[in-house]
Amino acid sequence: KTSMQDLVDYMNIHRRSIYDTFGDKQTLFLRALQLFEETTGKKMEQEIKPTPSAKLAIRRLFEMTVSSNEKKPPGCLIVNTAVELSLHDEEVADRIRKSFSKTESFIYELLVQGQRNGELSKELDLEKVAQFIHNSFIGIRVLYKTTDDKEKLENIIDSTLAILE
Amino acid sequence: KTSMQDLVDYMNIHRRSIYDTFGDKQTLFLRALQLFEETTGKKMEQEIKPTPSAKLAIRRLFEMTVSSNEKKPPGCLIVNTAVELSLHDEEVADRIRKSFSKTESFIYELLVQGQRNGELSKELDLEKVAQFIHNSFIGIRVLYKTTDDKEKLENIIDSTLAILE
DNA sequence: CCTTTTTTAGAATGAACGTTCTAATAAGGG
DNA sequence: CCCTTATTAGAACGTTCATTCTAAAAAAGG
Repeated sequence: KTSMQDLVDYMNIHRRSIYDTFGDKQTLFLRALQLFEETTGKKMEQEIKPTPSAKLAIRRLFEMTVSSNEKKPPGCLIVNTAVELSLHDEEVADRIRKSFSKTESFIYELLVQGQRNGELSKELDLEKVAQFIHNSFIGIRVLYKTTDDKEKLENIIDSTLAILE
Repeated sequence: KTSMQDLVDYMNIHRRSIYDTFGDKQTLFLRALQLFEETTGKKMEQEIKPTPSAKLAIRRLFEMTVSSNEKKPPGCLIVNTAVELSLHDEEVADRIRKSFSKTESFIYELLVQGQRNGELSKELDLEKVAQFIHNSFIGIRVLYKTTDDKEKLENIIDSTLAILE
């Protein structure tokens, strides 16, 4: 629902420059999606990965995503795109699958670290746990768009992490 | 991404009849959303509610939603609408919040039944558990649109239900 | 069978949109 | 300072879309 005119108004740049730089709207969107992936990827590496506790790291991952920010609308471009476009555009669907896979792997690595340092039980099947946590992570990014009930969101995070006990 | 022409072609009915019946496209969409809610609501009452085991009932609820059907595209109109429209249309957002609330309550009732008949521990905070399961339920409806990995989906269902142990 | 209502037919309208075009202006590099 | 490249300006083009219109055909009901 963002028209080229919307972009021209918001970016303070001429329509022609956008076309010269990106070619067309679809390509511009793909580049925006890529930028979003890179930006959130860096945030995850820099702000989450160094966290010593796996549980705390995952909690921070969730909280970073559902933290209100006056400047930004609630929700996540990856999840939005998964829902809106993945059935209609195979190129986009492929990017989304890769992005989901990357996030699930990131969670998996956090869990491995936690298991190595004794925080997590050796009994846990980390691949399955990572899939499960990732699914909760997708859910909360949708739910966050419809509610600002912080207590509910915190509880969902708590309950999700409870699988690690 | 469904044009009026798409609807005319698919419904085998004249454009004018649609406008005479529904007024405009927005109203038609709201009626479709309502029909979807009613249909899934009935299915839940008839096919899920009578299940004697709470765990099995919840499992069936999930499986019903992620079961592949040649005729229908994967995904759920409620979740799609939550993502695509709830930030842009307050009337729709309100309907979605009510629908989410109804589903969460349905899960809660299943849990209460399970606790009553001794299947579930009295220690469980059912309100919180219902919120958590509902969030997983939202997540899996998104994930299902991007993957047909049945094993992964089954594992997520198993892991979600594990909170009841 | 006749009248009223419903449905169909397909064109017309007007707005929104993505994209391109002609010109003019500014920036940058040697 | 000159020449090439980038940027801006805003109109123009062609398409798609939701919606409406005139007119005809079909259905319904007493």
